[in-house]
Formats: sequence, C-alpha cells, structure tokens
Amino acid sequence: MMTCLILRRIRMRLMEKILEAELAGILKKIYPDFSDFSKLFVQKTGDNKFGDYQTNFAMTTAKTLGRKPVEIAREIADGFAGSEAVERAEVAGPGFLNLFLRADFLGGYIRGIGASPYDYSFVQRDGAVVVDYSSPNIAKRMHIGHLRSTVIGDAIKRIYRFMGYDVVGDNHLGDWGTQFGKLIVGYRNWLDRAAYEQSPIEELERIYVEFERRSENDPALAETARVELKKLQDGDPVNTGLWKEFIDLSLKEYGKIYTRMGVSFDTWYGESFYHGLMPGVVKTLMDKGIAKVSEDAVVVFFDESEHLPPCLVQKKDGAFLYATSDLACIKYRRENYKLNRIIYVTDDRQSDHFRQVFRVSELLGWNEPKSHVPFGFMKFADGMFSTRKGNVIPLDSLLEEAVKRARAVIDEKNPNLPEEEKDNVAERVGVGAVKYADLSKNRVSMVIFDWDKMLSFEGNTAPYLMYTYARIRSMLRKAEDAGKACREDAEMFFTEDAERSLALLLTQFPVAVMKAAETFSPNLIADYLFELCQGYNSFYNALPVLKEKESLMYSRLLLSERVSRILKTGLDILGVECVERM
RNA sequence: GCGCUUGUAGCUCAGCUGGAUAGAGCAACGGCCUUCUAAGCCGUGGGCCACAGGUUCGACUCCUGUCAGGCGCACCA
Repeated sequence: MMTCLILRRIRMRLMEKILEAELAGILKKIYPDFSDFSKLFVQKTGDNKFGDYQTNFAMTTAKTLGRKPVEIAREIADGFAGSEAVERAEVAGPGFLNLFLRADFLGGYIRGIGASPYDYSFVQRDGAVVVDYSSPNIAKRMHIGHLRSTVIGDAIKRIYRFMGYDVVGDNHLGDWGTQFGKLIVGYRNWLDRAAYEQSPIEELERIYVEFERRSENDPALAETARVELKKLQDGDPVNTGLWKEFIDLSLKEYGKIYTRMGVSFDTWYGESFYHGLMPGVVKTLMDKGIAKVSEDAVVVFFDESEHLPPCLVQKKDGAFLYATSDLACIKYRRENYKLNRIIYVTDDRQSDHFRQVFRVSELLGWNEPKSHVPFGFMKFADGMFSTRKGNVIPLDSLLEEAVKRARAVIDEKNPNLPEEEKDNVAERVGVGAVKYADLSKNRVSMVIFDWDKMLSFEGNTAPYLMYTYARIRSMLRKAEDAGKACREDAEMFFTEDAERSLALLLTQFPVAVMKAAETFSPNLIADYLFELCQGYNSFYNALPVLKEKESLMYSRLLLSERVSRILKTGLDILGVECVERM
C-alpha cells in the first residue's frame, strides 16, 4: 500500500534538471560561499562533438566569482568524477563545460520514458489557466479565418494540461453584437424558409449579406436594425427567441466541425454571458476616476508614454463595447477561478485592443498575468476574406478537400488497405495536415492561403510524422508476430552515432513542451517532432532492427518504441491523431 | 503622423529568450526498394541573417537609427 503510493508520486525528471542538480551539488562543495544559482543552466549541445549537454555557468559567473572562466570550468569538471550520470566533463574554448553522459545512464533514462509523467514541479502551476480561443461570430459559418485561433488555442490548452496545469478552454462566442439587429430584419423580410431548414447558418449568412447590400441604398434599414437590436437588448420576448434560435442553430453546426477537428472547450460563455456585469465595470471605472466622460461617451485615457489610443467603454447611446465586454469577462474569471493566467488567441489586428484592456485591468488592480497570443490573419493573394464579399472558404470545405487529397494518396501508396480503413486514414491525414499546417508555423505576419501548401504531405507536415509513427508500429507488430515483442527491460546499446543521437533527442521532448508553453508556441513542439522523425528515419534507413542479433535487436526495438511513444504523445498534444497503418 | 509587427537560401519557414562552423522543407540535379511501409533515406549546388552603428569574452538573437512590407489608430467585434 505504502509503496504503491510512493510509486505513484514518482515523476520523470528532465535530464537538464538532473544535471543542474548535480552541478549545484558540486558548486556547493567547491565554492561553499557561493549561493546564486539563478544563472545555473544546463542545456543540450547543438553538436555532439561538444558533448551531450553543456553549461556556460563558468563564463556567466566568472565576474562575480572574480576568477577566470576556464579555471572555474576546470574545477567544476573535476567535480564530476564518480558521477552516475556524467562519464566525463571537458572544458572547451573560453570556458564552455561539455558533459558526456554515461551510456548506461542514458539507456536507463530511455527505458524509463512513458512509465510516469514528466516532473514539471519546478514550474509555478497553481491556479487555472484560462485559454480563450476560436470564438466565432454566431450566424456565420466558420471559415479558414477561424482556423488558426481554433487550432493554436486548442494546442496551447493541451500543452498546459500536459504540464499539469488546471486549464479551462473557453469559447468566447460572438453572440451579442450589432449583427443581431440586422439578422432579425433580414429574417423577417428575406428568409427562404426551405433553405433555412436545410442549412441554417448558410441562410443566415445570406440574409446578412443581403442586408449589407440593400442598406447601401436604403439608409432606413440600418435604423430599423438598430431598433430591433435595442428591443433585443431590452428583453423583447420575440427577438430574444430569435436570438436564441440563431445561437442554437449555430452551435449545432460548430459542434460538428469541432468534433471533426478534435477540438473541445470546457466553457462556452459568449459575450452575452457577461452582459449583466458591464454596467458595474463602467461604474467602477468612473468611481475610481480611471474613466471619464468625453464627447458623451465613457472613455479611459492613457498616459502619453503608453502610446495607446483612448479606450471606449460606453458609447454615447449607452451601449457597451468590445473592451467593456472583455473587462467584464476578466472580472468574472478572477472572481470565479483562482487564476494562474489568461491567454487570448486572436489575430494580430487585435493587439492594440488587448493592450488597452490589459492596461485598464491593471489600473483596476486586476493583476493576474494576461497574454495575447497574436497570429497573422489569412488572406488570398488578391485580397481579404470577407463574409460580405462572399469569398470565404468554409472550414468544412477545406477539410473535405484535404481528406479527398489524402484519400487519393492512400489509393496510390497503399491500395491494399481495406476500404473502411482507407476512409479513416484519409480523414485523420487530411484533418491532421490542415491543423499541422498552422501549428508548425510561428510567423506573426499574414499568411497567403494556398491549397497546395496547406495540403502538402511532404516535409514538415502531419502526414510525414504520422507516416513515421505508422512505420514504427508496423515494425513492432512484425516483431510481436515473430514472437520477439519489444521488451521493456531490454538493455540499451548505442553502437552507432544514429542510435545515441536519437536517444539524446528523446530526452528533449519535455523540454520542447515546456518551451512551447512558456512562449505559447506550439510550433516548437512541431519542430521537435519533425527533427525526431528525421533522426528516426535516418536510423531506420541505415540500420536493421529485426534482422540484428537478439541483444541489439531488443535495444533498437525499444528505442523505436520510445520514439513512437513520444511521437504519439507529441502529436496528441498538438491535437493530431495518428494511425497504426497508412 | 503615432503605434504594433515582419525582413534569414529561388520559394515557404526554423533558429531553443546571448553561445561554438546559420538550419530544414519545397523546387533543381545525382544516387538508394529480391531487406523492418520509397508519404522514406543519402548526396550536390544555393546565404553581406534588409542596412548602419552600439552593448561584450561572444550578436541572426539585445539596444538605437535608417530603409522596405503588413496591420491598427473614439462610439464595429
């Protein structure tokens, strides 16, 4: 019973942390007066001729110690004598300290992968991380403009969850905007009932476009829409019923796409959810003297050094704005969660808005960390997507095209798969390729949409990673069929450079995840997995596994199994599902 | 005008918050399937990291300025 409890608490420590702890121990011994370990970092080397891991500690602290970097490095290197993990430590250049791991230690580490979760206890993980993503506008179909927020946000949620944070994924739906006045007018005048029943959002979108078109020549329409909106906001039962109907129909459609994409949320609080909180927020801002009335509106002005435009929180007609809603949302979250931080995933055109909102919330003393994760919006080479222009690519069409292309490749490459499995693989490959296309990039600048680039199946793509996984799984099945299933306790041999560097690469997975979390960059995980696959495929091509003599075979089999395990875990964190055969 | 952001191979992008000789994919060219899935692997060519200063043992990375693209800048979200 007791041992069981203890075992359950075991966590897999990051290799860097193991080595840093050992280094700290040596420092305490040789420099008893030294106490500042804040610059003590161990990291993997970029080139194996400089060892497996290295530290620049000697160079970064030479000044405080009043010694020459090379001498310090020399003394630390000597301290590693007799280490269980480090076989030898070498001083190089101006004071680099290069560490070479013992093969048995590295082998043991690889064997341990997957047995227990990684130990991220050195990170401050108290409280909830709220991730705000996807957030489509009700009554509009989701199109490829929603892709990045949805996919990146969902991945960030998974990354934090993997590290042991308590995460809340929130879909901040646009369910309370001026579009409802227009929709109600359109609904009463131009609705095609049959089309509405057939494909509700498409029809709502059509009447919305119809409204925009007609109101250009008929200014009275806009006024009618305003009246309807006001009625809705004042609780008119008929308009409220329509509003709810639009939301229900929209959510039903969104649900299909989210399910298909493997995206989920914990809460679906739209803007309307915070409506009741907004008057109070504005009042507080006024009472505290943070906001003031200007040109009949309520506005927060910032100090000139902030370089921020004034933030409007209430219009002269009394209505609230986007910023008010986001402030109310922050108020709600800090009152209902013990917040670790809030993360907003939106396109970079909203950067100023979030800077304003964050600054105002600081003025209110709402100091929980908040991060805006911006990305460049997507456009065609010849212009922007716009629902009004009608040139959007709906998300389901994009996925359909991706799956179609994947299916064609499967028919060509693996014609003998059963039909049903082909369909399943095509679905996973197609959807995975689309998601990964966004997850593998870190660019903040705009993206020009291109079918061939988005649906490429070569290079740094989901299909390449999935293929590598399927390949390993196939090998493991063959081994099992031959009565030589992978042994968890196999001794690891690093007879070739390819094996050793692959093993070292495996130690970097939890580091990649951590860095991705710190910088809200799923692409760091994508890059890592791609590198891992390149390493594995080189190994696979150069060295036999199943044909080797038994001891080496079991070693390589276990190494392969660990690669497949990390791949599956990593893809899962990115929200990409892999397949056993493809 | 003010602010944010981007500038790395022909194209698309990485570059681990300052480390050692700047990487990958695509495209081009040349190889590798009677061997564990060729959606793969190996090799060749291709670079004033926009430009100019500064900070230091060390800069693609940090600071300042210049040039160029994108975006935003009071009652939309």
